[in-house]
Amino acid sequence: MDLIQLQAAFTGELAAVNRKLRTLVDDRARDMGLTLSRARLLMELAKADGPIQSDLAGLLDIEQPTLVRLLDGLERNGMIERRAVEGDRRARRVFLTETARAQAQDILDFLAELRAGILQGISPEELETALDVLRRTSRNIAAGRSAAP
Amino acid sequence: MDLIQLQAAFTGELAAVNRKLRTLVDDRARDMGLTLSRARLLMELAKADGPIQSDLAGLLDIEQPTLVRLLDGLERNGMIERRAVEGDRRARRVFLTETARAQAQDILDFLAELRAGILQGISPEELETALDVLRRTSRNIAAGRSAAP
DNA sequence: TGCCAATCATTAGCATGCTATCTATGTTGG
DNA sequence: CCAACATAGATAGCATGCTAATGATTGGCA
Repeated sequence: MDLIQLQAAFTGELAAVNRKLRTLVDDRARDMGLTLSRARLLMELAKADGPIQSDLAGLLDIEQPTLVRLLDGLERNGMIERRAVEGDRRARRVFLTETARAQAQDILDFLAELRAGILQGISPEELETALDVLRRTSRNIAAGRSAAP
Repeated sequence: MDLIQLQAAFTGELAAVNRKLRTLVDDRARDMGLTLSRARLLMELAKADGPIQSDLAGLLDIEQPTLVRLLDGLERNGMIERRAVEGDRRARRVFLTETARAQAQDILDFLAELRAGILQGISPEELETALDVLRRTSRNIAAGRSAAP
C-alpha cells in the first residue's frame, strides 16, 4: 500500500470508527437518557461545575449553537440547570442538578468500561502512537484552516 | 498517563479530529458543491459505476435512509442519476452523470491533496499503526454490538 | 457621556447520522 | 398457486454538527 492509499484508508477508517462509536454509545446509553455528546458534556461538568456557556462550548470544542441545543435537551431531562450570573446579565452558568450529580459517577464508570471494551487488545504503546497521530492531525487541520481563510 | 486516561484521551481526540475534518472539507469543497459525505459517495462511483442503492450503502457503510438523502441532494445538483434495473422493479442503479464524471478526477485529486496536507509530517509507520488501531477498534465495536443486542 | 464594537445566548436553516415504518415488489414453501 | 416472508427504496422523526443572523448587554474610547 503506498502512502496515498494509506492516507485514504486512514481518513476513511477514522470516519467509520466515529460513526460506529456514536451509534454504540447512543444505543447502550439510551436507558440512562444519554448520548455520546451529552455524556461528554456531563463529564465536563463533573470535572468543573458552573462554567458559563461560551466557556463550556470552548472546553467541548463545539460551537455555541450546538451547545445551546444540547443544554436544552439536558435541561428538559432535568440533568442540568442554567443559572444567572450576577454582574453580567448576558451570561448564564451551567450546573449539574442533584439528580445528575448522583448519577455522574455511574456514567463515568459506564463510559470507562465501554472504552476499555472497544479498545481491548490494543497495547498502551500502540494507543499512544495513534493518539499522537490524531493530535498532530488536529493541529495540521487547525493550521490549514487559519492559513487559508 | 495511565491506561484509563489514555483511552479517554484517544476516544476524545478521535471525535474531535472527525468534527474538524468534516468542517474543513465542507468549507474547502463548498465551491465544488461537495461535502465530505458526498465526496465519499462520488469516489465510490468513480471506482465502480452503477451499483444498486443498497449495495452502495453497504460500500459506504451507511444506512439506506442516509444514502437516499445523499442521493437526493446529488441528483438535484445533477451529479448522479438513478436508473431502473431491468428484471427488478424495486431496485435502481446509481450512475455518475457526464458532468460529474468529467469532474471526478479533479475531486479525487483535491481530496488526495487535502489528506496529504492534514497528514503531513506523519510517517508511514505511524500511520500504519494508527490505521491498525482504528481497524481493531472498529472490529471490537462490531463484536460488542452483536454480542449484547 | 454617549455611541459603537465586542460578547453571550439564542434562533433559523442546512447536512448527516440513526431507527422505525411504509410501499412496492420478489421469492419460496406448503 | 398463493400466502408469508424477504428485500429495495423512500419517508418521518430524532440528535448533532455547522454557519448566519438576532437580541440583549457590556465595555471602551472619542
